[in-house]
Amino acid sequence: MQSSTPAGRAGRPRSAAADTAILAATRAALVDLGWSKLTLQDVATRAGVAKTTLYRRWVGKNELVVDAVAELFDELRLPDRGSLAADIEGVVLQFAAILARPEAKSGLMAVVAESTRDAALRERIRTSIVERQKRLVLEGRARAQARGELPAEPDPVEAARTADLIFDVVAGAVVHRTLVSAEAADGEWVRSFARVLLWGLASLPHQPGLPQDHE
Amino acid sequence: MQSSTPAGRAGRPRSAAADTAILAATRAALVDLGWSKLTLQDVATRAGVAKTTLYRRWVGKNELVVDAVAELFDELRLPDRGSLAADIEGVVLQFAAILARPEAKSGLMAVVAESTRDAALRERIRTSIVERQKRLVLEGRARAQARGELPAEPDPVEAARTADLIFDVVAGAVVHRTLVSAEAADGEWVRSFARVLLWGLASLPHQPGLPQDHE
Amino acid sequence: MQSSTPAGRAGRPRSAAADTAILAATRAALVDLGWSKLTLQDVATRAGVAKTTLYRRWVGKNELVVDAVAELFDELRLPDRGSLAADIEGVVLQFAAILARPEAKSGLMAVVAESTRDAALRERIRTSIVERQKRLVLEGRARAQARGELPAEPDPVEAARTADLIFDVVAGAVVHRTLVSAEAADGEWVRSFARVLLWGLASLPHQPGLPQDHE
Amino acid sequence: MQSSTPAGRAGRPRSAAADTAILAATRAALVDLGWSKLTLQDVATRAGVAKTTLYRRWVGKNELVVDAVAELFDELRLPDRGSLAADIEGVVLQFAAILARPEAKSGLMAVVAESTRDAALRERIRTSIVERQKRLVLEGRARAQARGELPAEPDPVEAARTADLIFDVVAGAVVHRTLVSAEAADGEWVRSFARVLLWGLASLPHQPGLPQDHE
DNA sequence: TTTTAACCGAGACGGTACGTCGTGTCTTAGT
DNA sequence: ACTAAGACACGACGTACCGTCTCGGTTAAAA
Repeated sequence: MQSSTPAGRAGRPRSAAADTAILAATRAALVDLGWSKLTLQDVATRAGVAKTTLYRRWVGKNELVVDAVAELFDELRLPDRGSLAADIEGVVLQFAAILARPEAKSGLMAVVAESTRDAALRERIRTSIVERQKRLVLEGRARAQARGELPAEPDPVEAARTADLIFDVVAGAVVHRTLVSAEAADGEWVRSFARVLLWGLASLPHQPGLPQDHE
Repeated sequence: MQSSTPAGRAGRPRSAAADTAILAATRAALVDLGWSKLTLQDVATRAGVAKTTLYRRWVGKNELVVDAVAELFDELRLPDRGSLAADIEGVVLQFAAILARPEAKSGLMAVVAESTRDAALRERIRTSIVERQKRLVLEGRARAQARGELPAEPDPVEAARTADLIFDVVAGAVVHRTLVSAEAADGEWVRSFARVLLWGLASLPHQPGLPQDHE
Repeated sequence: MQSSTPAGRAGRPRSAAADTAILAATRAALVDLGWSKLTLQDVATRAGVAKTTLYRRWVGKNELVVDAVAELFDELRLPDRGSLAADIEGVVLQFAAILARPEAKSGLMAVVAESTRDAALRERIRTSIVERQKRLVLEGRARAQARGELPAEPDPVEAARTADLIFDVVAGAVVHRTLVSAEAADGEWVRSFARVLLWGLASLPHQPGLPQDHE
Repeated sequence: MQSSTPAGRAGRPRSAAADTAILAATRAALVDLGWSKLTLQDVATRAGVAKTTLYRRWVGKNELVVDAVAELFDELRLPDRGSLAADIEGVVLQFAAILARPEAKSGLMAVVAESTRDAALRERIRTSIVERQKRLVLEGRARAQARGELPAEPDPVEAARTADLIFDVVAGAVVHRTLVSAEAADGEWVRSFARVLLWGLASLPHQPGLPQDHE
């Protein structure tokens, strides 16, 4: 999380249970109140902890919420569904399911907004949330290349750039659909999105009622 | 905006100049302070206006910032650059340029985050910002269809759904690149993005050093 | 009151009815809200008049309330009850009855408090309220001297000083009883007070159950 | 004052020095600004304290000023000057000296005016200010009875009633002279007042130029 | 065992912004 | 020239939250 019994080890150690309780309380408060009405005193009370304990472990509301929201993305997995298209649809649906939860909705964009003026927060978001998600893109591409669905990348620099692009397209689309357009990224939407991602715009209008074998 | 001399015309009319000054002051404050440090008193002072005048015209900080940021998107145009690919690159670059400005960065995601718990704010964002942008997608598609680059849409419902999808992909990618990944959506990125959008993932690694004639 | 069609007489004349309505509305507002909650907008609304009209005729809340309260003391009279003792009791009872009304209670001490830092207001209170009351003291003394109950005053300076003293003792006792001690200045209290005033402290404990022929 | 570490003693204790500083700052603000211009923020700043600290200890401006003014009356004493007349003159002069101070002038009548619509405030004034003063009346009478200047009171109910009356006459006269008539209660006035109080109106005009041996 | 040092709860503290309200001025249109 | 209506600049209100601090009291590793 953030500490780890720094150097001197005398004295009473920090309660490990408190961390868990605090992060859970933060998510609960996000659900009930949303980002802007959430207060650290309220989180502390919900967690059965003093406000001081919160400040001893996190520098502020932003950092706390990043950690609380980051845990939501721990459950993201990339099970092998047999094809690149199916893998994409699977992971996008998972991502959409997480973003549909109010604690993610409320918290995620708020800390991103804050991070535009706070480099440390930006870095924390990158390591706690973004990188964790980006690994799935790399993993999915490797799997597709192993299957022969995608050609190998000769240039590693270009490969990284491409992975970043794909990540922004995938994550951005789901986030925008869910938060800005404020509509559900359901199965139908995900299938259409995966088609565009794989084959481009031209592929779109051709098979509106195409029979689907998954979901 | 929000008012317009409701019905009765008695009393001193609202100053039209104040609206302009307030929205400009809001953007200036966003640049200097960012969303979370922005105070309505500061905005009022910058605009040479009393705080009460702000509250008479906007219900709160969120609504004010939506209007202030929405004006930034007024300059979005879709000049005809001859091909769908060039049109996409052009408009995406414009969108990226706006999002690169600190007043947009600070304000946009913050109000989106707030809107997850406020239906009225969500609606305001939709009409003031989202719909304004979405029109460009419809316009670009119509132009591409006229050129023969895209087939006609037989089903209007499906056509709307598709436009929504494209909009979320385009806007989402730029927003995510700019705000979450926190990197510039520059010419190179935009070209790569447009290629994926048009022809899909498979098109990506084939022409890494393809000569480019625009930007 | 304060104006009177100054010199130029062109244009629409001021409504005389408005003055009456405003002062009555002020007293009503004093009863309902008290001094500190009273607002000029509320008074204007009660009087069916615009706030501007109020400011055109009075400089502020203090002056308005002085005038509104002053009218309450117009009803003070000094009917000849045959003896100095009876006259005193009669006028004190009248004064107590006025001070018992909530519009006087709320307003009077408030403007006095304000007047400690505002010479113009002090002067307005003196002419509108204090002098009006003090005349009764002079009148009562003259009558008592005519009856032979009090000796004539040889020195006019000393006579004025004495009248002021008596006035402060009488008015002060009733005001303090009513507002500070917050108890009613009823018949029994007034009789005891009159006895002290006429014959001094020593007269007090002797006839507690003395038969009374008036009130 | 008002608190006293209620029951549980957890948490940081309230600063005792703050109370003193706040009351002194309140009196200073009364001197500089008067009641109506006095703001709690200004008092807080003068006391080097946050506005919240004020609200934690007093419910409002009225209560704060009552406590600040009440302390002024702590210095009232009743030194034995040998005769009832001298005792009265002495204590009245002290009372007048306090009322002559601008912090008392500004604050006292204002809170009395407010108290006409606030029973809790009335009670606070009674216990903090009125009762403290009334004790001097009882003490002075007991001393005069011991000297044989006044007869003993057989009926305790009547004795209390009489003390109240004397108190209202004395305090009321000084208050009215100082605040309403807005003139100084100086030595000459006090001597005349004491004569009336002791021997009644009839005693007044007889010795206009009587030689005085005190003041 | 006894230190002993860091932990913990509670809650007061100095600050700052909030959104509301009242004041006194002004700018309209209407009488 | 007056009026009613209401917008305006200003500034105080009382509340809420922030992040810090100061207490009394606990807890576990080090001495």
